[in-house]
Amino acid sequence: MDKGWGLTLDSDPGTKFFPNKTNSGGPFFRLKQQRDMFQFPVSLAGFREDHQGTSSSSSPSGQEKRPVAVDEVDFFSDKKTRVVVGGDDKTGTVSVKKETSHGEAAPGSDLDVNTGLHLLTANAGSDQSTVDDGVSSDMEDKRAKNELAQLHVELQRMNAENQKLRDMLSHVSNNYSALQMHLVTLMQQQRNQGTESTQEHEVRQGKSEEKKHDVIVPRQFMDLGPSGTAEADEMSHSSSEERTQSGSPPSNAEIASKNYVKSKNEISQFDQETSSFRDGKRVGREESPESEGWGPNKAQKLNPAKPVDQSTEATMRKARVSVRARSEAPMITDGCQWRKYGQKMAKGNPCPRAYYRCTMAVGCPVRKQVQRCAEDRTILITTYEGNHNHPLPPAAMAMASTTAAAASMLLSGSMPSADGIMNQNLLARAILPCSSSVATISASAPFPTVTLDLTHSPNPLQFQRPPTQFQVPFPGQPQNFASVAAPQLPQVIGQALYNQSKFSGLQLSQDMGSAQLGHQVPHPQLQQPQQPTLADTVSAATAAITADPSFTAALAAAITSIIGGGAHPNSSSNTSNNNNNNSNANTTTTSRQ
DNA sequence: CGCCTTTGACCGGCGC
DNA sequence: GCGCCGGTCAAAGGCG
Repeated sequence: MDKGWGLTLDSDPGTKFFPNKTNSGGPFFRLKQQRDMFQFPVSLAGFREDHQGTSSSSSPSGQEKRPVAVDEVDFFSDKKTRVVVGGDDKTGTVSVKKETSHGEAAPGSDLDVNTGLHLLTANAGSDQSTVDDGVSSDMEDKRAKNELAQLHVELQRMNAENQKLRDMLSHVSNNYSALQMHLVTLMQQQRNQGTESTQEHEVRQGKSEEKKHDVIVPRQFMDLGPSGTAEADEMSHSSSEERTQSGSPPSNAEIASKNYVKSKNEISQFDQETSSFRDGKRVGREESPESEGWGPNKAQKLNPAKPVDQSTEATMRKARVSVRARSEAPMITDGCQWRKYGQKMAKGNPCPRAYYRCTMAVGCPVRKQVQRCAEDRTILITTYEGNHNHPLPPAAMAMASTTAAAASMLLSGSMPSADGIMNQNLLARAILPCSSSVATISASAPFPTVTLDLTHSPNPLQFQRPPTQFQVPFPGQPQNFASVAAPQLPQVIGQALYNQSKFSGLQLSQDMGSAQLGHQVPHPQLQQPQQPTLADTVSAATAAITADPSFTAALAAAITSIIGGGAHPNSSSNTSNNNNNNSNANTTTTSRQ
């Protein structure tokens, strides 16, 4: 489909994808944005149905034709113009028309986008042939050819229009980035005003130190934790590397993004300096990774110098991100190297639970549990815990950033302040009213857990968990943590889910529109760094998918990457503070801390 | 030989 | 205090 986002879905389950190689034989998700494009193969185990409306009929998976879901996609944050996408199952044509904010069709804005499925000819021909029954096959052929020619013309016109939309989107995204940067500056100023003078001094000190770190420490992966700064920074770095290969020049958005990342770093450093919290997250800046994390747990307990860090680290460690994905493989490949260190029979599940730890670096605290769902054993539940303390390959970046972001989101609500409660509420409020039951925040488990459910379509009626578990703020989290991270992560997830919705060609909740119109606020601290450029998106998503034959897991990774791809259709006005609810996932929140 | 998986033992938290 | 349970450790064995 070539909506404004230029997302083309082809499917061919089981196709392998290798980086820097062209796999012409395999089906890819083809994401076109502006002038960039990346593609990756997927297996449509859990999403097949979702893509039917927009994916190619040439899919070998034998998808049945069905009416294309009519989506309403708000591409533009200013709400003055929106693009309504409709579908025709027979023609394979997606009609796109721009509307004004009053719902009136913009003059001369109607257009049709040919999906390239060329379904019209076959279907119409067959239908008519059954009716006419050999009256004039030549006539039918001519008619079909004429229609085909017309479709080609339409296709060209639509491509041109699509390009225009992309350009507009690019422009809007750039403006959005600039606004985000401005907002960050304002927020930082506001925050500085609210802190004590000593803290301000520390802030300045931290800024200079941060700059030093930027020079001294070249890589810091997975420090998304409360800030996501380092990751963004890293993504920026990696994107540069990728770009070097691709040879594409940095876009304006990318430059803005980098600038933003810089300011983001400053804010992050602010947090670090205003409290000693998060040392556990700054592993990349520590000389000895072994002193951090889990294995290092014991060593950490023996370290009396970081009482706050211990509790924080413990909390961080307990935060979990669970990914539910359909996969026949015993374990989804997420780009990291894992070593199995245990297996237990968990209560209530006949399937054993396997315990893995990351072996990409000595002392890496990241662990994951893999277990099949008791109800549906085709569903693989992978629960991640902890943050990597080492550089990650591109293949692992996406998934790692996903889990880190989700974990941070969880922890962002882990403080007793009013902000924390508000953030929890906002988080849930942002997600619950939306349609896709993809993300669940639950602490009914021993640890607060974010569940990314990639096993079913975002059906508005589907709720993974009853809302009765909703909302209990987690205690014991530093204020500044939430003040920065809390606004970010819900949006990250929300963005991810929102993009996933587009990704799957699924309907978008109308609540999204309301969120865009009023409640949603950009949270540049995280979002901005995550929109490094499309090249970054491409590299991360491609890498993740490269390493992940399971589509669902790859999708999760890609979603995260796409979040920052500079395309924020629902990123809109900077009208308020700390109201971040542009998510479209179902969220329930409980706590047992 | 190194790395990995397997698997029983062990530990700590929690509820009764 | 005891048992249950989740999680981890570490010895043993397998594999390349």
